[in-house]
Amino acid sequence: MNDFRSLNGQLCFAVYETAGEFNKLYTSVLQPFGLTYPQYLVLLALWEKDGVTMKELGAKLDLGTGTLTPMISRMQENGWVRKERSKEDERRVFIYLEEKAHQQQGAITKRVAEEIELCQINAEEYKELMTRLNDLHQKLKKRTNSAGA
Amino acid sequence: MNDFRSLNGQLCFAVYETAGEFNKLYTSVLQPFGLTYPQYLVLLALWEKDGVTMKELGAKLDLGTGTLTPMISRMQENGWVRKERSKEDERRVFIYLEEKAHQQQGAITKRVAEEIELCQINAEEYKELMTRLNDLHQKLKKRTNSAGA
DNA sequence: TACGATTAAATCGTACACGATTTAAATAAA
DNA sequence: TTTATTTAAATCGTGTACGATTTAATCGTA
Repeated sequence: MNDFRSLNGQLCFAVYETAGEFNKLYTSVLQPFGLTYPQYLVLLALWEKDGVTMKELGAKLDLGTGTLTPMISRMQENGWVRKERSKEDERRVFIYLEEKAHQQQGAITKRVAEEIELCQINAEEYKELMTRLNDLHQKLKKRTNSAGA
Repeated sequence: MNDFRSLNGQLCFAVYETAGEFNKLYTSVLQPFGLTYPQYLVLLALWEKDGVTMKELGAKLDLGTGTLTPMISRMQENGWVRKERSKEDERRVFIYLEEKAHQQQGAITKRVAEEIELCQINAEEYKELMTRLNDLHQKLKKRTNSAGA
């Protein structure tokens, strides 16, 4: 029991620190492109599916408008994306990638991959960790949702 | 190779999201105590070893003074900790737990444990995930350090 | 048609988080 | 001893992140 409580502290700390470490690593790689880590995650999402609403994007990244709205505005100012209010439903705003985002996709992806490869994580390790992370993520999310109801 | 790059995106995303999920879960539990998640991590560190300098605390939590100074100030205002400038070396500031932090340790720890137990994570899963997270954390950190030199 | 409820974004206030700079104290060197 | 260097915190500017509120548009129903 006490053992279990001690583990709690260690796990939340491990996740917290690893997230911070990822943040620093990606920040150093992305800085030359004039991108932050969360902004890069937005690009990842849009490269996969372009032209989505704020709501969809927020759902994908698990971010509210309080975070997303100012972030997308900055990305628009920097020429990465474009906002377009829907004609059919003027409440909705679609986000589209700008040319710059398409042109630099290769270079950005390449630099990130190079940097990650320096860490010498093999694919097996990768997949195993991700499976367990997603598993934990699901359990945490399920609890959060049912508690909020 | 492309497989590998795709994994990169997925892993950094999984870590990002899991950290966010932890944040939300802990926030909901800690709110009634008037604590934030990072503030709780500070208490965890101080419950383990009280009376440390800002520098030591920053090293333990991997946080700079730009984050720590205002955070500790808030915790002082809320009666969790006390700052004391060292007599021997006036550059250093020691942080001590206040009575409130000692008194509420049990209640806080109990509530957190209760909430985590709802997630139904067994001890094996826990340890396995943590081992892998720490492993990744080390690799990321090593790279960051050597690159910074 | 009108009007209350719902929905999508934007806005606001608070709290991290980081790198860069500044301030002040201690230490080392000249 | 005076000065240069180093060190510990604090401060500053920018950018997330979140919950709560606000604004504006759409929808449902009488």
